[in-house]
Amino acid sequence: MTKKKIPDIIIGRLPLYLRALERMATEDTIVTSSKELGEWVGISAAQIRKDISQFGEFGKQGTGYNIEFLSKKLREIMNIDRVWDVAIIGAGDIGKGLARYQGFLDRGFRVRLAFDNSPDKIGTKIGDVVVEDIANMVKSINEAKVKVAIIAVPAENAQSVADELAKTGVKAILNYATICIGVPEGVKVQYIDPATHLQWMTYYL
Amino acid sequence: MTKKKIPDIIIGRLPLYLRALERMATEDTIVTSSKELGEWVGISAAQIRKDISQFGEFGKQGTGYNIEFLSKKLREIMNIDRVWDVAIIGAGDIGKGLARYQGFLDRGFRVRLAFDNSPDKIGTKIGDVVVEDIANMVKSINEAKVKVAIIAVPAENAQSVADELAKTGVKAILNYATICIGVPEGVKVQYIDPATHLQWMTYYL
DNA sequence: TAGATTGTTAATCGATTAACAATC
DNA sequence: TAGATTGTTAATCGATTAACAATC
Repeated sequence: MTKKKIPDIIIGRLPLYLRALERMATEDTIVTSSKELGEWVGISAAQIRKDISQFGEFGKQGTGYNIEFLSKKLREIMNIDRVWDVAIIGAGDIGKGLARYQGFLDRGFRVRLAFDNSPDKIGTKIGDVVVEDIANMVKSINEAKVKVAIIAVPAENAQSVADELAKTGVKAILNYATICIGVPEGVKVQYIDPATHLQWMTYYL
Repeated sequence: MTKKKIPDIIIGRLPLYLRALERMATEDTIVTSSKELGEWVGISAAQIRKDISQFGEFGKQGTGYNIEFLSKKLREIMNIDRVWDVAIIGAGDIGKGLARYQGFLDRGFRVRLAFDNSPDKIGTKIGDVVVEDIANMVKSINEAKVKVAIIAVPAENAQSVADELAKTGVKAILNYATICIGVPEGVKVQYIDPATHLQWMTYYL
């Protein structure tokens, strides 16, 4: 009864499919095909069919995929048919920007907690949350049962924050610090670093 | 005399290697090995040696890699042994945050231009630049010979901004809009979307 | 029915790993 | 010299593509 292990690389493409489908839905389109979806996300039709078919038979021969139905299925698969509370660690420019970011709400995430170590910031309000002392982080995160965290502290402090997070129920970390962090088995980490992304492209200039 | 075609996936790892090396350098380390570097970035030693050897023989058997020397070579390979001017399109929360971001300066990038279509924002100063009317974008970018742009406008407007950028010398675009954009052959695009990154992980929760 | 498009298989392609001679 | 680590080759592994029967 164990779920077949799906490659990470496929999981990583599902959010792109969903994002495109949600956009299609705003344009009064009812069905789409692997070909059309492929053009939207820049991936071959064959690969899209193969990816989707890992999880079930969600299409109809001759017709394609019902956008509403496939979106629903993808949300279920990705566990975003609910809202996840998020904790943001670090209330500098990046942390503040994320706390106010409007793009989370309708994509399954809500910023619930924010922490910083600076007395200047503790107690201030950013977005809908009040910045707490980072000394309370483990306690607050555990109480709120938060499972998703965003690290937005300087690189020097990222590993120690990650170590603290390991004492909580956080199992998914989005890391904006420009350093690779070590986490316990079973905790997922994703990295965002604009300078790294830019450097990836300057090679071709 | 044509440069051997290096796979994209290898190019994408070079910035990570450089980032780790720069951090090692701050710790008074002189040399490192593929094994140690691999532990820093979470990649196997064999792969690191293979990646680096695509570009030359930068290590010494029995000793490893000189950190200063390898960093210099990587910067040359990635074309960041100089500073690239960057234009930011969209001066909302994300654009503003990026314009003020301190992490670009010492990694090869400087924000030189910013644009928005809102009269409220045009003329205001963010970071070191004054926000210009987006109507002047093509002209200003061409005059400043900027080759790198960051799109930070709503998804609805991202494609039209990309189309305008196609009329300039911009060849590298970092896209924060939550939509896949079409660009002419020869233009590179990278995507950053925090919600997509988070969704990638909730599958495993 | 005729046309279209899925789900799936087999073939291809590319990336990673393991192993080791070369050599510092 | 003995120990260590590179650069590289061959073997393995995994991902993508092409093709097509099934079927709406």
